[in-house]
Amino acid sequence: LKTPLKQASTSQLVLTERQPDCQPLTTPPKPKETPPADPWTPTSNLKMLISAASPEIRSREQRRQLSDSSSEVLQKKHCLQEHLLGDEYEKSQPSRKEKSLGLLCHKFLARYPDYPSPSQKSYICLDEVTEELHVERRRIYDIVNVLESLHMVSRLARNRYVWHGRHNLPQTLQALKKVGEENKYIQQIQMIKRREYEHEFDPDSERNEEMASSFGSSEQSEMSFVELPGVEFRAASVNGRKYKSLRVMSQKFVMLFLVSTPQIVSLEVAAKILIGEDQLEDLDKSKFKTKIRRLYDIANVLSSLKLIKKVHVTEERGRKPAFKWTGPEVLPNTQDIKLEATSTTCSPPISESITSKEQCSKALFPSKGKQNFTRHSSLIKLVKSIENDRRKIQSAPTSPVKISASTYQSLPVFPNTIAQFPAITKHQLEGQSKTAEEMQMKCVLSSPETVPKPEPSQQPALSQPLGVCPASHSSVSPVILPHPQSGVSYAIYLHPSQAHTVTTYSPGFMLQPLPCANVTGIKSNNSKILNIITTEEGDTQRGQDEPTKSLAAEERPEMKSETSSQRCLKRSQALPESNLIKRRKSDEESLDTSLTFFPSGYLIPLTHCTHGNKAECSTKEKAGVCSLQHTAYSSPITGVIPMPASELKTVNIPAFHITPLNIMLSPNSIAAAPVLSNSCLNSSSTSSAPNPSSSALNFMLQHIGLIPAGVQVPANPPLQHVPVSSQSENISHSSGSTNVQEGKVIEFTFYSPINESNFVFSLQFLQPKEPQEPQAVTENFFRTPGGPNTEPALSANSDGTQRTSQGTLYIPQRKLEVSED
DNA sequence: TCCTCCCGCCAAGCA
DNA sequence: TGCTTGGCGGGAGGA
Repeated sequence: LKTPLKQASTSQLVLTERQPDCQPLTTPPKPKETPPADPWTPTSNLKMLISAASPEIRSREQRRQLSDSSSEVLQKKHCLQEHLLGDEYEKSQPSRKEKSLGLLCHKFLARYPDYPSPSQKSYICLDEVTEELHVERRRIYDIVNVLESLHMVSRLARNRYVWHGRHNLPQTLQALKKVGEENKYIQQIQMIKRREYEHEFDPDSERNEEMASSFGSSEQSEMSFVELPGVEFRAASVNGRKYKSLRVMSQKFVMLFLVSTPQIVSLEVAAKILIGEDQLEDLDKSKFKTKIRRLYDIANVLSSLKLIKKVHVTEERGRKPAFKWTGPEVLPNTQDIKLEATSTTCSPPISESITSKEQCSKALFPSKGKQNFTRHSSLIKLVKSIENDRRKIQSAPTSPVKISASTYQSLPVFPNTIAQFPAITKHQLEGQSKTAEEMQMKCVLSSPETVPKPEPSQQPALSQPLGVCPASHSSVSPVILPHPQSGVSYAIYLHPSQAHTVTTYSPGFMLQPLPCANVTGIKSNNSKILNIITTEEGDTQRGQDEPTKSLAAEERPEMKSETSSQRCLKRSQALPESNLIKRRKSDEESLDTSLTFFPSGYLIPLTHCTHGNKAECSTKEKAGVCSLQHTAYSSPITGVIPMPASELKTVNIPAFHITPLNIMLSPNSIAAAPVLSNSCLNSSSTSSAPNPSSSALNFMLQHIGLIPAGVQVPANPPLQHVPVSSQSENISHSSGSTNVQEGKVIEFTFYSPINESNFVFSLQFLQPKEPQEPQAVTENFFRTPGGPNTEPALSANSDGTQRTSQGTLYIPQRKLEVSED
């Protein structure tokens, strides 16, 4: 039954149509003594927004409201109810969507600037807001509480808040991430998933104690609100309720996103974690439901803030609501760890801190991980090896080779590839039979800027997005501008059917490096668990947010910055899904034809191994992945890697661009992970390499700008130390394998004049069939001596990642579908 | 049928 | 004591 309040709110249109006998009805008056009415229609919503934005209109409205007597209004209401039939009256009510918290939050946010000037503090008076937005006070509290959790507002006094906007957001997110890591939410998530799974097969499983102990560490966090220095927290209720508040829940919810990889959190898991450990055993259904309700409330606000986005994750047990983090990537604070990179900082606010190797490896190989995970002996060796390497690298002098300024000057601007994108993706999706050269031609044709301009007079457009920039005079002279904001490079593993990658220029929108190799993987002694939630979508779908309906919200700078990439990705997503599915089917028929599922990408941080054992790495490597040596402190990968999926499975590209160019990977395509990149290769470094398709290689190299268009790097016969400039940069390669199909690495060494150090760029070709048998993989790497029901001796890392004996994280395919709403 | 989440009761706590 | 704040869960709209 509707409340009187709801009955009072009626569409103006309906009023005029249905009440010929009543007084002329214009805008229904809203006297002060009556409760505020809900918005009626989208038109009135818009009107309200305008009203909120314009004090003049607002005051006019208020004057008009005051002039109307309350008796008149009551009469009209009565009249309305008399004249409207029940159904019609129902229809006249605003739909739930029009009253949603998300929409309300949009309106609320539209009132205040994202980045208010520090000199002009915006104050929020709840009374004003409730009146102007025609909403119950209660709803505003919901919004304000979530905003408070992000320190976007803070309570000043009764009824009064201060608007901080997004100024504090970077620090807040960073703090939340840190706390989230400390609370070991990753482990909790893994545990919950595992528990779910085990319950499915063994309801009497005795994992409960383990579970409880796992949650024990988060007990304290249950009672804390993460505060920022300088942002005073004055909750109305200082104790008790404060800790149950939506604020804390909201923070924890955000933490879950920030610590997990991919950054998708299902409501169910979030609710369980938020309920806390002590409730898990007798998980009250009503409590669970309540939590879910609150999460929806929080999620609505976070969605309005464009921090998360709703998705659905399809598992074996059905479709589950989940949310994906679409906010800024948060890098761990690195105050404690200094990078020796000579990089300069050029980063968006959120990325000011640089990912540290230590943190990266700490996350990869936590020294005090949960007891629930047992490290396999091979991993222990690996950890030691890595640590040794790190020591060596940190003490090793670097000897960068200088590059002439002219090389700089001839750096062409990385093309805006938006125009190329449809052609590329379409091509890749539809015509796998077509060659890479053809695709390249398309790119070149559609984007003339891709052709390097050799004029020495051309100035480096450093302020512009620069990709990997070929030098002018040399046939192959890739010079990579450093992007020093992070210390990681990426391994991007393309699934055979997922090579429809795209790129776009989108300032400010970046695929940020993950702070550590957080690959969501699920340790299991049963391969079936591999089908449990995971998502490879991750960052690749960022920017797909549906355009906000709020005009005011559209004006937010961050959203502007996303638009091009959004468009880009939308186009990619607009491609017939059936194509994907068809290909997937052919790829994975052997797995399970009853389900449509997308494989996870392969998120493989490449650990550094020494020169000496690199070949060893190659030969030893079993999963078609080899750990590599890297020198770079790199940035998010950028550029396009539109290779034929059948040929290239893995690309490991340390990227050093200042450019905000993104690698925009279509859904399901890849995952990215940072590389522990410490070593400093000399320019003669080589690595085993297969004999890949030169077309694919050249296309890729050209497309990402490593070599100028038209220049071909010979790949058959095997690449030979291709000089990359007149200086000592080169692309080095050695053929070490006779088996082209085996996953091997082509490694290129570049000198970055800005970083004054060498970088390695490597391509890795994976065995096509290898990752397609999750069961086999699981058995292979995680078989336990004690049989299927025992704890695997080789376990996941704390973050759920799994490792092969070669230090390569390997994430088996999982059945998965992540769909956007 | 289940997901989503609006709605408002009512208690805690503050002024 | 009245008001503010916000936890909470019923139940309805929507998919």
